[in-house]
Amino acid sequence: MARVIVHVDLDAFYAAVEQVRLGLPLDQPLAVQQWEGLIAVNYAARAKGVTRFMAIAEAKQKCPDLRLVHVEVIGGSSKREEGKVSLERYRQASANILPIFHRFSPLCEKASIDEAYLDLTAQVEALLNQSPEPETAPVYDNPETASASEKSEPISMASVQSRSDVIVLDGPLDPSNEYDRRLLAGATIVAQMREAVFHELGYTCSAGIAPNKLLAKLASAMNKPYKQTVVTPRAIPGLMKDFPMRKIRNLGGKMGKELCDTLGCETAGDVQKIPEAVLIEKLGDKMGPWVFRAVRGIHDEPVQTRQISKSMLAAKSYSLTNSIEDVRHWLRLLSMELAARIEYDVKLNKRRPKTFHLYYRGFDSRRRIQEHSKSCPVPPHILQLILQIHAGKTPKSPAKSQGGDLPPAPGPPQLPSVTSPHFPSERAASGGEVGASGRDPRNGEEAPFSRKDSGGTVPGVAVGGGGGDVSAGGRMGGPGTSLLAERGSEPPNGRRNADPTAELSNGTAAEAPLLQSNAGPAYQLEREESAWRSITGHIRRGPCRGSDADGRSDQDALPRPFASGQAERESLLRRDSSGQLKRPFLAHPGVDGQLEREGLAGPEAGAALEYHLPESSGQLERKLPETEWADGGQSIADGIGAALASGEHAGPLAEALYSFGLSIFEKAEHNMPSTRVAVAAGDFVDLPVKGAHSITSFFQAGEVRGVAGSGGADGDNGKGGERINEREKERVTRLSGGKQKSHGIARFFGQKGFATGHVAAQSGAGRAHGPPQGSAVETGERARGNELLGLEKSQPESPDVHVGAVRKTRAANRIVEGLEGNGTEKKVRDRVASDQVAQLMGNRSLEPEQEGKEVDRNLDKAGSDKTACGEQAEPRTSNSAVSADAPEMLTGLQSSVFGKLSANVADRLEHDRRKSDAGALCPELSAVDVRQQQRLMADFERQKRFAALVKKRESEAGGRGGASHGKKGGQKRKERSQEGAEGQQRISSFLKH
DNA sequence: ACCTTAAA
DNA sequence: GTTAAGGTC
Ligand SMILES: Nc1ncnc2c1ncn2[C@H]1C[C@H](O)[C@@H](COP(=O)(O)OP(=O)(O)OP(=O)(O)O)O1
Ligand SMILES: [Mn+2]
Repeated sequence: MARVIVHVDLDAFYAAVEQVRLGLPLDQPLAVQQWEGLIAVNYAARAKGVTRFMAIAEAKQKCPDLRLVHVEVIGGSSKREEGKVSLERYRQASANILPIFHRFSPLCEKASIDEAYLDLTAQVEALLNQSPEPETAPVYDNPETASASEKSEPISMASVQSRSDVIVLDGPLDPSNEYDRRLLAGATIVAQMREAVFHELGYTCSAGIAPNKLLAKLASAMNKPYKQTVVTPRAIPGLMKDFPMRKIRNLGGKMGKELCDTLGCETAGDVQKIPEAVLIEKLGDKMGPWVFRAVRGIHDEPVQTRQISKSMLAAKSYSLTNSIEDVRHWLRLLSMELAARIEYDVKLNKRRPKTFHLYYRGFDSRRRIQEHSKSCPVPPHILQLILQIHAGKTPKSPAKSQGGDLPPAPGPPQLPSVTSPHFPSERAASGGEVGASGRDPRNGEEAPFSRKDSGGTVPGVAVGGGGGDVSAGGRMGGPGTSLLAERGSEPPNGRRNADPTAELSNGTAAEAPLLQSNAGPAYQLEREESAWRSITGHIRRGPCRGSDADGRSDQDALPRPFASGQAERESLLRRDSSGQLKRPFLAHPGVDGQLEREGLAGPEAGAALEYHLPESSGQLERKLPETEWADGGQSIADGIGAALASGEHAGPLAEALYSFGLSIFEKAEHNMPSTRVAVAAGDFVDLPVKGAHSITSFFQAGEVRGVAGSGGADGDNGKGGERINEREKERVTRLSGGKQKSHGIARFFGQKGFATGHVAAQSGAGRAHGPPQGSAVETGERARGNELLGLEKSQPESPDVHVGAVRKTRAANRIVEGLEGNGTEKKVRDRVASDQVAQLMGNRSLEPEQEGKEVDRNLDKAGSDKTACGEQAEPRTSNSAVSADAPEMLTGLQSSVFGKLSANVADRLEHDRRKSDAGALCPELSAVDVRQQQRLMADFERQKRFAALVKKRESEAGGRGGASHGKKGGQKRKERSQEGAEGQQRISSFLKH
């Protein structure tokens, strides 16, 4: 059954958000600025020639009345050196749009901050099956909010085609044709939906309506702004023929370049001329078939149901520094932001992250840019904080809600002191100076997260010696928030500030029994604990008191979060009288284990908790506060100052995050120069809610597998279920803004079999659809290449070695990557950095990397501009043993020809194709003619020979720079001109087949 | 757990 | 500045 798929993309999204927020007319040229660059330009400004990434000056010159709006900056200053950008405003705006889409189809996948895919197949079907066939599509007004001005008039199916904002490729649609009728119905629904978005929120959007995601996406970009484009099956061949291959999703990067370079294809039509067998041979048995089909407009990827993100990250890049104070400053700000976002998410989505990540960009021992990430399970003391927040024990933000009995709505994250450089008034409103209260002065007279009046130390957080360790216990405080103190049954905390080393040994000793325990309700929990201990154990290794190896004394010691984490662990490991392990941080040992088991985060779990869990009923039955905000009533900037003023939102969560990040960074990097840090949270799982089931399974991840007729109870992975559960209803209620009777989703949920399928497991599962990515094959082959060439074997980095010491293969990769980057700007920057870094790193001369033959390749190669791009095929080793013949096993995507055959994948792709049965209604999408393939193959052979001849001539004529290198030249590859050589290499190896 | 690619 | 997802060890 051919589907009706829609891709919706907001027009000039950030610009539109600002336009609405500031109440500016649509014809006012406006651009959104992030530091020195423009990241969104509205259509009025585009008409004047202003483009994204254009320099401010140039934009102003082209369009003098251009209104520039800078994105929010948090951190108490609008200066780049002190503040960081926050995209929260656009996240919130995006979150306001999704519910509208959702009204039109619950099969709604958020694809980016301003894009979504919808599967309208079922809606269309339902519409067309009514008798008599209705003349209009459902309006799906928001039943609660739709005021007269917001109400949309029903659009009749008969009239859509004549609208100026509806474009039908190879139209008009023919109502006597089955699939055309579907498209017509789909187009009508979409027209209605776009109007709803505009009426309710003031944003315009464009859409593509097509049989699959690939084509829908392609179509949505064809006519903008505020237009929609319908792809009829008959238009597909013509559409793809001249369509730039690299604009197909997933082919915009290295893969596409490789395809382009290797096979000389510019358009999808070019690629169509290549037989599938050749594509498979060249690209592997995953990518080959995928590309083969994609260039024909064939694409089976299902629309997923994800509407909320699966991870959150806060990042800051800054100019080179090796001052730990600088890093602390950023880490602190980032932690505050992330904590605020997590807290918001806990309240709104009732889920929690299981993993924290720290990212940073530094340099390796050879001064090459080097990015690192470290992650760890969310530590128990943070889990505890989250559970407390979830249980409503943390004081809420200043109560604005007059909602009577209802608890206050979760507001958007209160970020640390927001300013907007271009709107001083806002800045004042945000209470910029308040930001200073929590500010980490670089001169160190005040510790991060500290307060002068801080009376005590929050157990479990930031304990250490000396001046840097004053933690924010007092200020976290607010009545009832001192987490552990609040719990009367809490073990005595006499040991909490004990000597870290002693704790370490204690902890280690006590660990053994726990590690031996096995299955049981608490098994998962123990695994988490155990993982956490191993992390902290490793963190704790090394100097931590007195004067350490770096000569740092206790005086300037940084907070030692993990030391206190150790204290926590110590208490965790206590046993009760019966010798059972005691876990004070969870009321019920089984609860968390149940949470972890998919689908079981239900009533049982909730009931088992000793603290009061939020009831699911009615909790969220209210409009999102952001809707007001979008009306201009409440902006994130308003009320921001409260965060730092009250200390509330810089709270324990932020502090714990900060401590985590800092300690890892510190341990890993000492005073290594860096240019970027980021903190992130991921692996979200449900928090227990009475009477509710998983939210993550429905809205965070996964495709809905059994869309039609899957009413059966095939809960093989335990997620979701065959019935809509309480949490789901709640979510739907919230998304739809309150009542939802016969409208929208509720109606379809009422239909048997629809949208009730279970959700596929995501974690650890292979990518079920879409193309594989090249990296792994590449990496694997490189490893193999190393082995074959007798190079040093790749070693996993031991966790606490200096992170600069990386595996040779990785390090070698970076060389190329650093140069490939985003273009010349980055290259130059790298090179500059390299000089400065040399200074910061002591200016010692570089050790020869291997056999004394290396030079600093950042410098070495920066000159050879163009060649740097697409350097995938260049072997990443300086080892002279690498001959010109060997490299295939080291060469990027091309190396995937060595990849193992995977019958599995082939089978699955075939299965998908059959299952989709696209040909039934769209012959254009049916399987490919075998005869034609044979003809193509023959043609291709001829072309190959011809191309070989041409190339031979060319190389004999002397390709520039590479003239002397023959295939067996035995020359050192790194010394050749890559461009000429690369081309040769690729083509010749290609032609061998 | 860490690294890579791709996208808006 | 973010997010998703794949792969290897
Ligand atoms: N490279 C980038 N850096 C930072 N933000 C970006 C970047 N690309 C896009 N964005 C943000 C700003 C955009 O408003 C938003 C949506 O992107 P996108 O849909 O590509 O453009 P757009 O919505 O501004 O215009 P269009 O009307 O062409 O869709 O994402
Ligand atoms: Mn857009």
